[in-house]
Amino acid sequence: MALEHAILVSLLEKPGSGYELARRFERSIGYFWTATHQQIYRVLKRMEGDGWIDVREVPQQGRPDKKEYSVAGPGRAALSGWLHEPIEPESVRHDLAVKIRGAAFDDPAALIREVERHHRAHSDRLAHYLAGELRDFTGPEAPAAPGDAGQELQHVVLRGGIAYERMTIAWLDDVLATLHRLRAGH
Amino acid sequence: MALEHAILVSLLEKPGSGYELARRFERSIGYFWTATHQQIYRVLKRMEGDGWIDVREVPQQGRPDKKEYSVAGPGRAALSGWLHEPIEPESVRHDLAVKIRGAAFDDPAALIREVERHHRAHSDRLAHYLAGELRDFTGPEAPAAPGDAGQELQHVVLRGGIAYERMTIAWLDDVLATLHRLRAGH
DNA sequence: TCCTGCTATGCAACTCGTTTCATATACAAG
DNA sequence: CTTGTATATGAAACGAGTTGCATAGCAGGA
Repeated sequence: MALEHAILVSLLEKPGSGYELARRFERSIGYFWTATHQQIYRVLKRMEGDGWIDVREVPQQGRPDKKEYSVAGPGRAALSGWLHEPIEPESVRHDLAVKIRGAAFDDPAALIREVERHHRAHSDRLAHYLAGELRDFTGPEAPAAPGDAGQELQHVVLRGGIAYERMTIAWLDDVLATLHRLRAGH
Repeated sequence: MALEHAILVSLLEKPGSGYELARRFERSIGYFWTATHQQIYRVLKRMEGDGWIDVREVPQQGRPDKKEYSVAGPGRAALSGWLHEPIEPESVRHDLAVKIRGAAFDDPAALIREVERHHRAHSDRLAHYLAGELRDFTGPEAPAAPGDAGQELQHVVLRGGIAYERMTIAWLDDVLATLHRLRAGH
């Protein structure tokens, strides 16, 4: 399980409540690791029980109070331990690839709309990444200190996301061309 | 759940036993959808109970007998139904990306070996894909009929795998350069 | 003969993750 | 003053996936 580690990283970058973490997992970190608020609250409970994180009740005005979590010593140690362990290169799950191979036994042309939908979704995500890169790293407002390890590492992860989306979009173009070719040659 | 659909596709491409499916999920299909033999046997049982697939006891010599499964009418209909349903663009889980961001709170240089390991794994997989492409699609032994939808679709999925590995390798080069730069600038 | 290894199938227990439902505060729009 | 939306937390049930264990046929080698 790496959700706890993803949460530790996020809390180290900035302490926050379960709710705030859930929002971060919809953006930023969430592009590389997904989680629902349910999972997050449950894991936060466990980590608190294990002494990995500290809680602080924060009264708020204009909205319900929250519990702000921050990483404690044992949590930092656990993260460090995990960082030094080797992990297996990820096992992928591409529904769409299964669908494409399955289309050989159905109507390939029926997939065109679906593939176009994915194409749009990935284009949107790419645009979102590029906007974030301009805002946080390469734009005029970006911090001018290039020596900050955290900045550099967040940027290289973001560049990975950008490369992934570009590759995927190019591949979906290839898929669409193939589907159209199959339809033309029926 | 798409495991049942991945199994249906694989059985349509070629009927086989649970054991054979498990092996296919270590190669071929497995590059786009992973599954252990446990899961496969369990799902096969359920699908058989639901009448999606037929079983045939196949006596073998020199090895234990096996049960060969093939897709039945209802299974084909279920697959077709799934193919026409829209699916959400996949949610990714990149342990390595989490590790890289986490390295900001530890020693970034300690990640170099890990990243190099992943680099090798992806290079191996790329070489494997390219060999498969040469064997099955672009080599002199490849079937000369380019009109076969199944062939075309398997090839475009494989091209996706190749593009993914190339992109990942290039990104890991970027990551390594970044880690070395951070170490140099201590 | 025993041990190793590959083929072949499966149960049981557990962990991880999703879905559904429930609760409460607060502000804004109608 | 009701409805909708955003913040904030959580229980309970279910489904998906992993890990460990068990069994058994058959082959080849020490």
